Amino acid sequence: MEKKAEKTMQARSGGGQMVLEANLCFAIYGAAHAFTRTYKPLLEPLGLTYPQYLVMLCLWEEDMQTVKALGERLGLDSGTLSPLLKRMEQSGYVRRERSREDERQVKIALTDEGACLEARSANVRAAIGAALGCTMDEAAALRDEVMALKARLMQLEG
Amino acid sequence: MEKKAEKTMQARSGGGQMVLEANLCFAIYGAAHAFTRTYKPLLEPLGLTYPQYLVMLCLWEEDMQTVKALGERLGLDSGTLSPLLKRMEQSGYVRRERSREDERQVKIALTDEGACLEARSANVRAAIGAALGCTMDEAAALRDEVMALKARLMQLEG
DNA sequence: CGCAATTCAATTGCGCACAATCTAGTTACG
DNA sequence: CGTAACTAGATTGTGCGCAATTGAATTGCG
Repeated sequence: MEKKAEKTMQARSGGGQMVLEANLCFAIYGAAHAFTRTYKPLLEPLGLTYPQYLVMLCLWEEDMQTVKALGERLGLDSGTLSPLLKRMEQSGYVRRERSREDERQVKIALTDEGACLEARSANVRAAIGAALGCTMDEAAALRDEVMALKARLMQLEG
Repeated sequence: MEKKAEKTMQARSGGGQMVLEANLCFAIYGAAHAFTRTYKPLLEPLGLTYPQYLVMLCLWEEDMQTVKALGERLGLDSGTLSPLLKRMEQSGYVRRERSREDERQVKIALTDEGACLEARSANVRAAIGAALGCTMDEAAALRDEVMALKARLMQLEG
């Protein structure tokens, strides 16, 4: 039952635990949470959560998208988006209207208030840029590496 | 009302949308989800979710840790860990026993079944290693970059 | 045309993640 | 000693994230 005396010593050599921190996944998992914690106080005055802000970025870029289009862009399914969009409708930032050509799809449209929010969100991008603590080129390089990793992971799913 | 004709064209130049994909945060957010989706089918036969697997990694490295110690290591608070550990107790992988020296703390201990799981999880690490699609050195380098980014983000929180 | 297969969105159920609050136990200070 | 400050963990409430199911609309095929 004294199975871990030497194992723990080895694991801790170098000033910290190894097993967990050795994992790239744990690093990304932690960085993702750190990002949302950084965004939270910036988005709170706008009445948005981070996933809701992602939806707004999509809509500011191109208004009137279907739920499916948003889901494909963001990597989210209707189980996530339906209630999220309903909350955004409650907040008054989007409208949800069933498409005339195809009654199955629901188009998400910005309200005037939602469109105005784009200007008010300028400081968010600035603050995040500053929080990154690196140049835009460095951030872009890291982003490309992470995106390539994600592509490799998704390649062997469905 | 035709406010986005040229904007959309510009945004799409280069073969894809820009606003969203330009963000490092969105890349990490997506990669984190891709990781958990990769882990899911590997951990399902073991009866673990990814956060539960992280707890097991902690405990395999050092048994009998307090909830607080696990939380600091994993970056999770008691609001997340309490119900998670209760589910792991239901699964039969850990026991929760109040400390004798300090009745406030609860020590989490592996059951025999939980300890045995370590051997059965060998294929998980192998499969993830293969799914990464890069060498261990490359993965370690990316991990260090992501950890450094996380450290910079956390630096200007509390 | 008529029925099966497909597609889109919504719903249900479960498991994180976290803020806020609560309880119990411990420590510190007068 | 006794009370105030602090700490550990649990609980409550909100919001994702996703699998599975449902229901309505559309498409495709005989």
